[in-house]
Amino acid sequence: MPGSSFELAVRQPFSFARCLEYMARSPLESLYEVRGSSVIRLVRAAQEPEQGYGPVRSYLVEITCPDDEALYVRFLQDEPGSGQELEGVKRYIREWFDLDRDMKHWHQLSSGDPVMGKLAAEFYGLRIIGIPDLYEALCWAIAGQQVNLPFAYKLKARLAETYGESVSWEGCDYRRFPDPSALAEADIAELQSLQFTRAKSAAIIETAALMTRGELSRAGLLALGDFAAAEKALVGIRGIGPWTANYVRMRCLRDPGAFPIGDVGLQNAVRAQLGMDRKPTTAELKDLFAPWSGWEAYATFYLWHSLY
DNA sequence: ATCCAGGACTCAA
DNA sequence: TTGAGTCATGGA
Repeated sequence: MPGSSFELAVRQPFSFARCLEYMARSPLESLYEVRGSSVIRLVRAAQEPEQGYGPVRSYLVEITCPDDEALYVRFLQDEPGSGQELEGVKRYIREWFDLDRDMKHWHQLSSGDPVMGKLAAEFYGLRIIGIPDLYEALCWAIAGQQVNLPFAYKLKARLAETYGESVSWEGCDYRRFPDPSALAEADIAELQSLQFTRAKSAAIIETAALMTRGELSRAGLLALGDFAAAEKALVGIRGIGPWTANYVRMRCLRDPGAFPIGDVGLQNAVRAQLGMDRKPTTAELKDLFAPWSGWEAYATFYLWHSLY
């Protein structure tokens, strides 16, 4: 029965408009659709399918937030048949928008800062838009290694179209990123034909196999105790380097101190913000970020957003 | 053709 | 641990 809905309270400050502004940055996004002041997405009713609780359904939801006080979530087609599934959807959306983050310290740090103050004010209420699904986060990061963003979006869309489930609603298709089980036994040539390099293809298949075997999971990484340990585990996988690992820490594991320092987008944003005639060096980035210790991920995200 | 893009790997010091 | 050189691919 479509039309059922629920609300999710948000911590202040929160700006849904700022979040949508970030999410709408590319017309090539394939996993959700921003329509004016709402977003529509096919959401899996549980994380970690590799943990072995059988097939889990997905539900098409529309999210609005008229007053920035709470997210208003409506099921557009089916609705969850159990409280457990409903909780899965809720958990996903809380992670997606980082709803449980206490932003107080960030705003204390950034408000009077010579570099970040301006961005923090301009993007007031923007949260790091997360990628709650570990496999999606890994594949998105791997796809984005050393290629321009539009091409990365195309690669992701090809994975979703080729291997992911989809539903149709009001003439539009909505896709969900494939589960690792869909790619665990794929052939490298198969992905190369989608224009992934050999190395990226191998990494995507290898991580899928690890996850399908239960040897890699979001819960497992978080259970390692600290994010450095999670990063070490990720970097141990061929094709995953420090940038990808920190990207996943930032957008999937929800570590506010993650710092993808080698990121060229970050470097270009810093260059523009500081009016430099070249990209900053690693040492310069470390110095610049020193005042934002513990919130490097948020500083990075706000700098990314400044590029658009 | 040449350079850039939200890097990773290898190998040397 | 850090730095240069190499690889890889599409787009401008």
